Amino acid sequence: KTNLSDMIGLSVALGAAESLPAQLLHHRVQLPVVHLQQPAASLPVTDAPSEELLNFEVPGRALRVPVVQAERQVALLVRDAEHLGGHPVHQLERAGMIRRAGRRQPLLVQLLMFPARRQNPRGLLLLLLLLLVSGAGGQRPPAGASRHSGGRRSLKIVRLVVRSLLAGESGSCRDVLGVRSTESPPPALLPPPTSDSCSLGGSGTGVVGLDQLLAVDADDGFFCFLRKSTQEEAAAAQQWSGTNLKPLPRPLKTSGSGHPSEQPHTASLHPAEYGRRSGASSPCRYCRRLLWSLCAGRRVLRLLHSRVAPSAPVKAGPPPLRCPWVCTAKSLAPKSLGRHSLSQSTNPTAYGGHPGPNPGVAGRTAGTPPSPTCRQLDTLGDSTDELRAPDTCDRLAPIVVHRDPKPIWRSPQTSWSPCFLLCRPHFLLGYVGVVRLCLILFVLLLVVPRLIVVLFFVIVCFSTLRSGLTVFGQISGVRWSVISWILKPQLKIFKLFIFLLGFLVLRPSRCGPPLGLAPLHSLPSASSSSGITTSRPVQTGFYVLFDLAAKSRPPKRLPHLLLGLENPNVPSTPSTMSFFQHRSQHIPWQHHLRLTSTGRMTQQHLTVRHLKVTTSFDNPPCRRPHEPHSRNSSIGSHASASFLASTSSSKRTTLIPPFGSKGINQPIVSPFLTLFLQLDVFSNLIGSRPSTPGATRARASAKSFSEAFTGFSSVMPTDPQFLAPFFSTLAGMITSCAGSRNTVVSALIRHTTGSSPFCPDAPDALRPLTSPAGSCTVAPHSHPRTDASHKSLFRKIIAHIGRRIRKGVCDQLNHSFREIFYRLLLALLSIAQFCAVVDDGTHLQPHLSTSSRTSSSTSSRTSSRTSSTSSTSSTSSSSSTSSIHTTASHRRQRPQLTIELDPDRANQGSGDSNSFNRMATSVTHGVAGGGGGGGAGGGGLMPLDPYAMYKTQFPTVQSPRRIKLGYTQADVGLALGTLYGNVFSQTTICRFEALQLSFKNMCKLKPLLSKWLEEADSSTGSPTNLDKIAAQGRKRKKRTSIELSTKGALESHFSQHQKPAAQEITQLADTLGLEKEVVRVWFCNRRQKEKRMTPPNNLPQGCSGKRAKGQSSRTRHS
DNA sequence: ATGCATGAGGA
DNA sequence: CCTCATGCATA
Repeated sequence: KTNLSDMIGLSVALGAAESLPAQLLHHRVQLPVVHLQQPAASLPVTDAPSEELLNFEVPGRALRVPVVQAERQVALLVRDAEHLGGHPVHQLERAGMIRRAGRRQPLLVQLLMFPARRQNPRGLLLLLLLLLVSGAGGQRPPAGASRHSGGRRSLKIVRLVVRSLLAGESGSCRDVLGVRSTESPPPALLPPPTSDSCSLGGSGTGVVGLDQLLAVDADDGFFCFLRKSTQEEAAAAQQWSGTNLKPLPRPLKTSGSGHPSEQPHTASLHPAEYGRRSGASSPCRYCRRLLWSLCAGRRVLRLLHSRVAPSAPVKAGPPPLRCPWVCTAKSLAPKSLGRHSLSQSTNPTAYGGHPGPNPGVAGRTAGTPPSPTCRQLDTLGDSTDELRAPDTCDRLAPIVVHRDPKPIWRSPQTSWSPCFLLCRPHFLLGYVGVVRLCLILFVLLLVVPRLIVVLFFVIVCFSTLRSGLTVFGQISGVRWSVISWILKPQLKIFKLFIFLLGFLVLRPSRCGPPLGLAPLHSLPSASSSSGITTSRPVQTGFYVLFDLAAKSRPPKRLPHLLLGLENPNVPSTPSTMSFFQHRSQHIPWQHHLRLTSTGRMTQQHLTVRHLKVTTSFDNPPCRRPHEPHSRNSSIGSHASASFLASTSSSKRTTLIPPFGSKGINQPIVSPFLTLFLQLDVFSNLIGSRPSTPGATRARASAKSFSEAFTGFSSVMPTDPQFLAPFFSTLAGMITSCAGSRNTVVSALIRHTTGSSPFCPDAPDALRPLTSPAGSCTVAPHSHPRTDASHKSLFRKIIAHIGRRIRKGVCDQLNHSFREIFYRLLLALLSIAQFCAVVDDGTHLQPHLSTSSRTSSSTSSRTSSRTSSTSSTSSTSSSSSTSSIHTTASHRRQRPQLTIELDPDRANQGSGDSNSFNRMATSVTHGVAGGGGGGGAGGGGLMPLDPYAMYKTQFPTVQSPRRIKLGYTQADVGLALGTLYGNVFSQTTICRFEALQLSFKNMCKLKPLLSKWLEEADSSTGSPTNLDKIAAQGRKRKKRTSIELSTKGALESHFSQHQKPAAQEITQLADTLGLEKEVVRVWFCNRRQKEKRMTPPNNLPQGCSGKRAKGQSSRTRHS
């Protein structure tokens, strides 16, 4: 199952060999199937290592290699690594074996890095393993291979070995490998122990190992690119394997005490044969450990040496290896060092395995002190042998120093994986290039935020073009040098052009109209300087800032509301711009969110402020009764200045620096605070806040109405003048909505924030505010509209608000000031707005009357809400004078608001008041498929057996198609936001695909997703939503991780009581040492999970069946 | 993909 | 205090 692209994703950390096995064993790589066999001949003999064959059964390929060979190769590798000394990588680099990524090196490095560390040969092994695995790609299995699949424990073995290797466990190789004679396959199945089975490339198609490996990505900046074996190489390999491995002489008679060192050597012996002769003894454990690397090792070596400089340390005569196995083999060619190297280097086709004419001097320099290398090996191994001659040892492996005439990476035969190149711009640009780009981007971002888009574009274009050409070159065989030669000038020009384009097109000063900022940008950029705004009638504003930072999904929830005075020049990020583009539309609050989040920001990045132009301060200075400093007509500019510098949310402001204005000498004051001070309504709160933590807590615990109300009123203006209209409106809302307190409050908020008279076209509506409707009284219940039936509800609402406020005060450690303030402001706004509304008498009235008229059924309520919303928005938009440019988009959006009736949802939801409520809200929120036609619903109940439904209703088509389209789950979630106004997280999409949502939820998501699918199918362009704006805001509670034992306890408890009482929870929390809330939430989640995962079978069958059928058919129809 | 968390809405 | 929908952070 391994293929190259998988491999490519796998990065090998050089130093951290320990981290590898996890990846190897669990994730991406399927390890090569290795099993040891003993040839039939030696079956009875348990310890005949010479006959052991290593079977590499890389998927699609079988390879058998004598163990001895492997050992030898590995030993060589290790030795060489040792020789390099120091950090292998640096050493190699110094030796010219690898190259660092440099800016001049478009394709970076091509050689491999050497993982062997001085003390850590494991790394080598692991890398080799990897290489071997990766070599499997795409090869057809030889015909005979399948037959030898006898030992399926292979994988297990590999794991075992790796594990034991890592554990440094002692023991012989056999133990490690778990080879037992009894476990070897029946003789009949064994390949003949002839030369064929020993050949490197089992099927003769080439050498297994690196030949398919393209690249290994190393974490520390070195990259190893290996290429496919060229034909000549393959041929050479073939030849080598044929000539050198073929005739393996039978083991000579040995004086045979069993230790290799004691064995006589014949000159004619091939090193590989050594093992046979020394059959009685077991090889050094160290050698054994590395046996898998045979092929790969060979290749690696070869590649290494092909790059090595003539003066490379290899030639310096490495110290002898102590391991008899290796050393003896060495000793076969003891003195021929110079000669060998010479001959080999001149003969590129010789792969170094062949000993050539062997001097035949056996085991020479006994008694020589072990070289460091040997010592090291010895520490690992169990060899008790005496040392070999040092110089012989290093010679032992005839290493082909084969210099490639040209860099490998330029070879036309090199095949780069396109995806590899495409996914890694730094491979194309080089690290330096990437860093430079980043720097530029950063700087530019600081200066001209808008340029981020351009920069991204540049990067993408650039790297894509380049990689595309590269790939093209690889495919077409054109050399990179040619391409780059062609490309060089153009690239520069191209780059320049792009940048110029970016500057020209998106130059800040020109930014206005296309981005929908026109009206605001007409303001002088220096508006922060005093006086200008006042002289200029228009858009300076009183903005209500909705800070969504702390909320992941503002729409449905109570938005964080901030009051600030915003400098129109400030908004320069795409998000804010997009907001402004729509700010004048009188669409529901949710809609704003949607627009803002369209494709620009991910859900968690909805943090950007949502600014709403509420009123202009121009001609008649705003004189809000509750604002004693009404003289402060310059409030707009004033506060805006401070807002710019506001650091209450710190980072964000840096992202959105005031454009044009230097913003240096502006006071660094929280805008909220500024406002706060200006509207000294809050002074009350400020004074009380720090001093009353205990009191607030106490108050919080009390839930009586009176307390709540005091809490409420403590932060509300006490002037009856304001309270009255507010309450009256509230009462109106209550009357019309007949919902619970939450509903009402939400509706209130929505109404306040969404389709409010605070729109540019409705400044008049606000003015009545100044003329107090003096006669109103404070008592909410005294209002005519508040009849007895609603009194309690009303009370609850007040309590609710009060509680929220108080909670804000209490949690002030977590919730910053602004949360409190926003709540206050919310209330204030409500007052103001509702004052206006009531006084105006025209705005809200229709809505109320309609609602009350039709308040009998939920469905009608829904529709009425919708219609009123749309009417509101349409009126406002038509009357709005300043938002001409937005009208078009407005119209475009509208349909999504009101249409998209989904029969499915209507049916399903009509029986469920809860879902209806949600539908109502969602309609208001502009969710597509909002089910506005709920009235049409036939009263179908929720299907009763979700799982019966799941399969039929939600075939898992989603994910494959999505994947085919190249979208990630997160992409989908985002796209949904773009298309339908509902952003979803990757989590949700994932759960949807896994059918892990509740049925209702599935029903809700399904139309959206399927619709998206269609859309995505038709349109090919992949969205590039690259805007990431750092989220910030209130901090989430740090996730508690519950220990396994604790979890077990909870689980057992859960099996008994799914719903433990509060006391039980407390108790449990105490015993387990957890917070009570944690336990509670755990149970909640557990129940939720239970519900998701276990289909409720206890429901009446007939019913469920019928329902299910009806539902499904309807759905299908839809 | 999933464990813990949040917040709206409900009882 | 619960359920439900949903998300962040992390496995």
